[in-house]
Amino acid sequence: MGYGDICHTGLSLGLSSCDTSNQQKKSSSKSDPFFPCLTLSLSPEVRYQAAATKETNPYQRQTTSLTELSSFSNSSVKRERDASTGEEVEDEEERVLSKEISDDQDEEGACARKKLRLTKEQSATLEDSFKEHSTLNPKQKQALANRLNLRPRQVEVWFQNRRARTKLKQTEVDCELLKKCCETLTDENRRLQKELQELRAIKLTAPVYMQLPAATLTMCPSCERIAGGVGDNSSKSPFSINGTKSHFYSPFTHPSAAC
DNA sequence: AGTGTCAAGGGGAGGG
DNA sequence: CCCTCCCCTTGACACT
Repeated sequence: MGYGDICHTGLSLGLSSCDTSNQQKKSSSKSDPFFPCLTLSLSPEVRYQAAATKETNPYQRQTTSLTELSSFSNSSVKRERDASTGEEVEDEEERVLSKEISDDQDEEGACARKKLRLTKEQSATLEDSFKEHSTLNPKQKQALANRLNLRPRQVEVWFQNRRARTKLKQTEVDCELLKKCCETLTDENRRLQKELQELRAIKLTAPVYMQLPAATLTMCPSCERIAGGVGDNSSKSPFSINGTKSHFYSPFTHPSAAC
């Protein structure tokens, strides 16, 4: 695998002035709005590919079965209660009850905020729906809410949170790719530094070559693009080191070390 | 007690 | 102006 293969991840890394609306509104007390910040994102085509190849997406792997699904959203609740009682039906009823209590409180404007846990079936249905489309139009939302005995607002919130989780996962994946790319570049840099040292050593131990005109140093044996002064045959180059690919050429005519 | 997860609150941005 | 989205945050709960 070549350097280009590893590093062609489609990631784009850039500087911005943190002028996005949300960053500005929320971070005004935390950071200077003019302070530059790094933005990390996939290029559009890579995002499309990621969407098209769902098997490679950690989120999608997470949602390939009901079992995995439950572990995604409310497995901890189920695990605990299954272990203690083994009564899943009771568990479901209890959770539905808690939902209804929550609904009642909402309607009455009660201030106590009870934790609502969606049932396994509700989560599964929502996940299925999310797989089909990550956003809902009002009709779909209402239908889903009716089907799951939830309020449309709850369905909406679930989708919002779900999108946020997906985005977080994607960011983690992007981060890993960037780390790998960075490691590759570091290795490449190390290799080139080593090669440079070797060439400098050769230069010192073979002073006769230093007498050659500078033009003789502009040939790149690996790509054989250019020949100057002495000859075009790279195999005869005095700078070839045991057949290794040396890039002994002017950086001004060949700025890229990888040719 | 500390931590992670998740439903929900709140507020700004943008589109119709 | 309303609706929806995104982002950040909060609070409840489960787990270690």
